[in-house]
Amino acid sequence: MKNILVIDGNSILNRAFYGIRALSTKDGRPTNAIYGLINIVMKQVSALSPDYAVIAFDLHAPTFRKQMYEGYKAGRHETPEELLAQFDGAKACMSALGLNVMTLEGYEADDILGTVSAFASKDEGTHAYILSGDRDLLQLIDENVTVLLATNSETLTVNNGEFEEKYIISPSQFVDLKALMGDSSDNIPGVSGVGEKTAIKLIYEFGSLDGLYENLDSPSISPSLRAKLEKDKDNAYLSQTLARIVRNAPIGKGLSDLTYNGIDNDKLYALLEDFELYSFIKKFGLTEPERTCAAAPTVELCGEYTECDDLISCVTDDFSIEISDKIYVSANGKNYSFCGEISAITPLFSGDRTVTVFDSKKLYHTLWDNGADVCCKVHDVMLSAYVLDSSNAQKSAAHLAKVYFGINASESSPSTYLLAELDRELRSRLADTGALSLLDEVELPLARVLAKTEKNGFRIDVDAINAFGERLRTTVDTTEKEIYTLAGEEFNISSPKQLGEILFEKLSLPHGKKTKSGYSTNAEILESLRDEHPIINLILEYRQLTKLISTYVVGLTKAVDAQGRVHTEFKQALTATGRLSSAEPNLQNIPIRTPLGREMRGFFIADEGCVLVDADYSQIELRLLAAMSGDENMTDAFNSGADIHARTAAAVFNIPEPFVDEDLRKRAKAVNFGIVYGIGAYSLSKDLGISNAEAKQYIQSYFDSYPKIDGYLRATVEAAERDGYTTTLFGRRRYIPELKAQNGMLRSFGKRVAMNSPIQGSAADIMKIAMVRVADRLERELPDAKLIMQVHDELIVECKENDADKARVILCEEMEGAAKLSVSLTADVQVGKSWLG
DNA sequence: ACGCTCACG
DNA sequence: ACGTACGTGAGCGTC
Repeated sequence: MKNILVIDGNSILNRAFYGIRALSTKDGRPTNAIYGLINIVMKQVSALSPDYAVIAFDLHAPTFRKQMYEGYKAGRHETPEELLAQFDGAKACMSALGLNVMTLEGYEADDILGTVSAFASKDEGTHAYILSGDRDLLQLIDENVTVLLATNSETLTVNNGEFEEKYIISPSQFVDLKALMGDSSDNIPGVSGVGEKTAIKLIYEFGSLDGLYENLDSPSISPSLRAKLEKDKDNAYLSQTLARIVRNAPIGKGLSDLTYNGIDNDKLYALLEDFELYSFIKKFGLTEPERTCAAAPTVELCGEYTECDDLISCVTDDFSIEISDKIYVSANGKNYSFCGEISAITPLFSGDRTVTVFDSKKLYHTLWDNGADVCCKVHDVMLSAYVLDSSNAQKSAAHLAKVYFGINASESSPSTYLLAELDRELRSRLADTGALSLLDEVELPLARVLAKTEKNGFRIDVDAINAFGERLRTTVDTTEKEIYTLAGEEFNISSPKQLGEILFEKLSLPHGKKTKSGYSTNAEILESLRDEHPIINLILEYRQLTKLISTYVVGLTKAVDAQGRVHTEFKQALTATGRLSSAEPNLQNIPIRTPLGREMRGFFIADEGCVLVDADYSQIELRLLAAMSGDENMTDAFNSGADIHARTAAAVFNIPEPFVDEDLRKRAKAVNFGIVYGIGAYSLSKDLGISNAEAKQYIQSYFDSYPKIDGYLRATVEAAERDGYTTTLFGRRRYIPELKAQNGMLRSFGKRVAMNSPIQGSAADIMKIAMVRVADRLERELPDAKLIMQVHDELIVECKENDADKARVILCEEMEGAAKLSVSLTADVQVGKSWLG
């Protein structure tokens, strides 16, 4: 028996559209219906393994007569813009999934379904499965035709037996039933005064519409019913015609033309990438399409690709290279694809030439892993684009080509030949913005430093972490039991939903604001409930312990290599401000703020005979604020070595500094932070637990104490509103489109970002400068010492115990000397066997 | 995939 | 009237 799957495209797409929450691509194209359609269709394809597969669509979606979704109001419905926009994409995806997409002028999708399923009705060896959400399709059911009826929650399989069980009559009588009862949603009039119950009874008794009208004088029909039937006889027969699905539409195809073709990897990959439905790529096991020149016909610059055995003799001058599955080289105006081993081309990276790449850090790793080194000059298009505009983060070369050249370079074609062009263009723009030296003297050499830092890794004491983990687990177990006892039942404490129900419904604790999906149960809310119920403390403890176990104990031990070291990956072109980010594992968020969490740092250790030298900038962001605003008061405070938070407290609260207590200092510190983040009275008041008016007072007082800061912040925001971007001291740009938003909240966000970005970004620039200089000096003066970590304002070097003092000096000098400003920079250095000290 | 929560600077 | 501190990444639950 062969299977044929016949799908009602409009019906299923509709259900998907209303059943799946709004999804869209980054550029705002809706995709939820496409997503749902693929899910529903592929579920059936896997279940049935069809030999033939068809999906039919109405040609005129906006006006289609039949309404597929129960929620629609008949006659008033218009297909929403967001759904209309998904039809073409849906059809393309269906085709790429291997289904035959069919439409027919003058006919509805139903008629195509009827016609195609008729192939099965006439052929004993074939069974058709019709997938639709529309009950009208049930009339097509027979021994060889089953309807898979998609409802809101499940897909019902309806065949002959089940239909008769439910409706008493047979599927073929369904049309006659409709002829009598009509269907308002389809504008089928029927016989007025006859509903479902009466209609079923009549069709059951007389077998058909014809049979009924031939026996109108039957005693079982009451006089009043007889009158109604006589009056609307024409309507009944018209309704019968309207309700009957065509089974011989001129589709011009036979069964053999409708073979299920299976998934077209390349087509589907491209579509899913375009619609950003990445989960399917994994689900269907798709692979990135082969990179062939033929795939990039839209790019003029594309030359002939030649296999090249002796690349070295081809490449005489500057070149660009892309190393992925294959190796692509562009040089001397020609493009080559190279099939040999990487080791064969490592000699290319030497001499006077410049090699242009996308992601140079990857190049360093690749060559080092092959026992070679990069000895020539390197240009990196990824870094150039990022320095020019930090929103170019995580973008592909093809994407940049589109942005800067308007070229539609296929994502799946080699872009080597474009790298050199992009490099020229981006460097020229960077020269205009004054950020070329940030690229050449900081980011490019930093890529090498980061590659080395990643390779070095950080040694961890796995046994000690595991012992720590065991300790935590024991505590969690008892905590968990106590929570269950206090709650009076077992539940998933890690589920905010379940926890919220226990706390705020079962235990009736006062709840704060609600989130979209329920009660807010974050630490801040729970803290405020500490005294309300003993369960609260236990839950806070549970949260802390499970966080430590899953993220740090489990997460870190999973990432450790055979030498007992973990190697983070630094993302150099990711953050909006210019900072690095650390991932897999993230070593920039190892606990420190609580005593228990802080113990984790004790497991980050130095190698035998070595120590860790840890240096961190003191208040670098506030110092930058002082320097950039030119405020003399704050500058003097820093340059005279004052305790800035105490000094701020004295000024803001108008008290002599010696009388500032811890509480006032804490408040002043919060104000200092607030200023750096782009101050808002509301947030400050919330942070300090004071009134909005008081917070305003604090801020005013602050601006009075440091008179140039207000003006600086205002000027920064104004410039950003005018130019569309902010700039760091070294020329790094962050564009802030939010400043032009209609939405006031978004605009306020834009303003805070405009105030914060130059400060955070300049601090990031300075740290990067320091890293390059520290790495440089270590290489010359302490070749055994290793830079192993950066945490935004902190650097960690691992070196021989005897070298600790030299390392201390190098770190201190290079960090403090990384920028010459009106405000001095200071770095505090500590030496120890572990990150704890 | 997304929201919530929480770890860091 | 409304509701935000700036910048990140990971794990978990939920859909």
